[in-house]
Amino acid sequence: MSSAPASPSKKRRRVKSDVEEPSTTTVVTTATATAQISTHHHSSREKRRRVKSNLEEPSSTTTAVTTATALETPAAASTETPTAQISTHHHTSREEKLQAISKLLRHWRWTFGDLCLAWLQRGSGKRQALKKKKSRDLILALLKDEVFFKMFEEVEELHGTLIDLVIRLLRAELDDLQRKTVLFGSFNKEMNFTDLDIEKSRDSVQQHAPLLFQLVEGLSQQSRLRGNPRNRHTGRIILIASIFSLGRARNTANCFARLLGIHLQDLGVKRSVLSLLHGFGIIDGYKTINRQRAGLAEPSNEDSDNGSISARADVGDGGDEDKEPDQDDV
DNA sequence: GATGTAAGGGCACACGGTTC
DNA sequence: GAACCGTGTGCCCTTACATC
Repeated sequence: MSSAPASPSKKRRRVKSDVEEPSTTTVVTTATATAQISTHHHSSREKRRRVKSNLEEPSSTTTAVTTATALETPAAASTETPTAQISTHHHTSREEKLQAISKLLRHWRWTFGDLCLAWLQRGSGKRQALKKKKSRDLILALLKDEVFFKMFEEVEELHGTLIDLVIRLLRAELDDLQRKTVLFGSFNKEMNFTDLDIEKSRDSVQQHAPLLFQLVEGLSQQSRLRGNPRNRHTGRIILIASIFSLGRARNTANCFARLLGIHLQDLGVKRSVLSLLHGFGIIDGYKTINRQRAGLAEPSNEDSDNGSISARADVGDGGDEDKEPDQDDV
């Protein structure tokens, strides 16, 4: 095997040494593999299929041979192709590399999307992890580009897909919040609304639902910032998280809503107001609150007999849920 | 998917305060 | 004092949810 042409791996190493940037190396390798295709006038789909099949077998010697042959095809050899330009110039600037790649794409009648697709497909098959990494790098790089970012605003087809993604992430966060915090879980009759620590609850939302937190903070940011905002409405995120949670799981994520409802009724808020707030999804229904209060009246006597247990207002991690109520948490 | 439970909705009735 | 209005409560049925 020593007389065989340079193996693909050696060839890749050599190309890499010629072109310093890894991404450009990939382009050159891809470009080399596709040079032969452009000479055979296949359809675009066929081209990509063949490119993919070539790229998926980087270790086969045939690939190396055909690649080398491709560079010697009449079409490629007739004029100096952009491929040759890249591989023969040892020290090219970034701009020159981009121009050479641009020439290549025009030469093959490829779009930038075709190039990206071929680049991503190099990681398919046995190398899904690589493909994921490439996809992530590509998306992150594109999102940093202002023009591309603006495209997200303009292309309506993208909005629904992005919203679906955000909803999935937010629902997962709400699920996390429900499982790992007391305040956003099922109602705990040992808790009292007046003992809630708003700041601590807010931190808890930030910890377990960072995307929701970021979303609410971003959307509710003052339209005209003048120095430090005077009123930060720290409880806003708690109420919004509670509304979402109650909508998701009214039986098992109703703690805050019910505490608030009971508290408002204790303050003398009338049925019509409670019903109105219930209509907005802020608190439980009037009847539910009444039932709960009736239920609370009986056990509260038992509690007083057993020694008063202070209300739990900690909304910390789920690990705290098993511990005995601690007054320090209030 | 079946099942038990809790919550919600609709309705009716009683009670108290206000208005005419 | 009658009529009206708002509130509180109870009953029954349906629906939604959690659990197995």
